[in-house]
Amino acid sequence: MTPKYANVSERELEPPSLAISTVIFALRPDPETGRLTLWLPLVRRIRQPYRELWALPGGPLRPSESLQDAAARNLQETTGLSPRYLEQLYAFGGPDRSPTPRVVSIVYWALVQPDEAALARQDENVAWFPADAVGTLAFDHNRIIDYALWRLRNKMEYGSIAYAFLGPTFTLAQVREVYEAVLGRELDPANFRRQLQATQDIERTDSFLQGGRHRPPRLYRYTGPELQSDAFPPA
Amino acid sequence: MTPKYANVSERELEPPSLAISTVIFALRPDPETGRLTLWLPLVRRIRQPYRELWALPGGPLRPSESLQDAAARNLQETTGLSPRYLEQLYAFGGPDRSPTPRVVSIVYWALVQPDEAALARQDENVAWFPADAVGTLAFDHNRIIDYALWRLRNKMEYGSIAYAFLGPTFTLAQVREVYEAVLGRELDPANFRRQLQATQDIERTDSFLQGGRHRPPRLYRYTGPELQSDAFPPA
DNA sequence: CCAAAAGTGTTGTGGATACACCCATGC
DNA sequence: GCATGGGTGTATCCACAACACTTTTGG
Repeated sequence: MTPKYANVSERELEPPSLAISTVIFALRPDPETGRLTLWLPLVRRIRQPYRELWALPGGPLRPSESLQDAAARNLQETTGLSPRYLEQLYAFGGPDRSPTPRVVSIVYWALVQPDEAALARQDENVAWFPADAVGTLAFDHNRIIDYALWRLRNKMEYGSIAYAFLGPTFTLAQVREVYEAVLGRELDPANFRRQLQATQDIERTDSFLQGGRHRPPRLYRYTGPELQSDAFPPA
Repeated sequence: MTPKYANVSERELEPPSLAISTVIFALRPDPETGRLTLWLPLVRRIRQPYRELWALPGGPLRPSESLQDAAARNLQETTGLSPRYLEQLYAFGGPDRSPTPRVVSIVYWALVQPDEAALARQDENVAWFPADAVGTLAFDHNRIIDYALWRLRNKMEYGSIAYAFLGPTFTLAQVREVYEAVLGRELDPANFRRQLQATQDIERTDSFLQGGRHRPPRLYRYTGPELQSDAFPPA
């Protein structure tokens, strides 16, 4: 299907092709330290260029599918999951991103909560990596992930995306763990609690989390604006 | 050159085409009130769809030209100006943005200082409009401009983009006027001055602006990081 | 009773706002 | 002198960090 080019001048006659890629973040405990860390799934390339290297999940845009829908489909196809949060990251289009035909990639980033089924999807060609140890990837994908991490941390300090990593109810300490894992530094529990309570984004429930070997913490529920972030920012 | 389609199903077989558009902002005094306001240049469409309507300047991406270069070229071709600031805004690609063949637009936004030559370029097919009164534009361009305005105001409250609207030297009051025009509200001169001086972005010169009918204000010079904002954010 | 985490109180500090006041120029 | 904007001083408020302290559970 894809034409092959004998040389550069032929290549330059073709219009650039368009692809959608997605950086998918999830939180999982580190198997060694047990601490919560950021992970992301990558797929192994099965054709040239960069064959055998790991890369971001992605593919072409289908007719009559929006950019966002294409990103959600990437996510579904590689992890089986639905995004809890999905937002456009950047369009990468330098003429030298890829050898042979030029590709412009519109990249999205997503937050998910993986379940066992999703993690089990690991196989020869799909695997989860700690976000700070992905090795050398195909194309400019290392750079893209760095940028996505930067955006994630940035949004974290403002918005309410943290809840996209959590279930329907959670303790304040769990929210704090999410922040600590993403930002990579510890936060004062007392002050953090007050900051959260100052926002109108959460609501206390009457339940408590049992089973710890200490005082059971109260559970909260997210009640702020929709996280799904469809369409685009002006919110 | 562009193929014509007899019906929708034919259209859907074609891959989406790619275009670059640019929202160009400049500050000019309002001809009525004399107050500084935001303006932007638009071009009249000379072919279908939306023929005769005003639209953002744009066009296809050329081979071996980066996305950013294409945006700078748009700007140059429609205004004759070079950007003082240029940044990617968003990629718009809904399947219904345009009747007939689908177009994915990667949109940039720019800040410039227009000179007489640039403003003179007004003709049948290029004209400057106040940013809050552009009328009904082609495609989804009204929405795009709203988003660009939102981003501009956002960046304004942080970064040092304000200087992109100003010449090599300026008074603190001029900087304040820029902020007031963009944000649409008045700022306390005393506090604003201190905020600016607290940053390391400006440096006092030994010159004063003469000719006012009051005490001559001191001139300052921008010395902060490069504004041009090449490549992309991680800064 | 003790350990450990949940949760509350208190204090100090830096930045931002509001606003009173003085300075230097043109007329 | 007086009007006008340039420029300085200062009191107040508020968000936030630091950290001591109390509470409630499991063992």
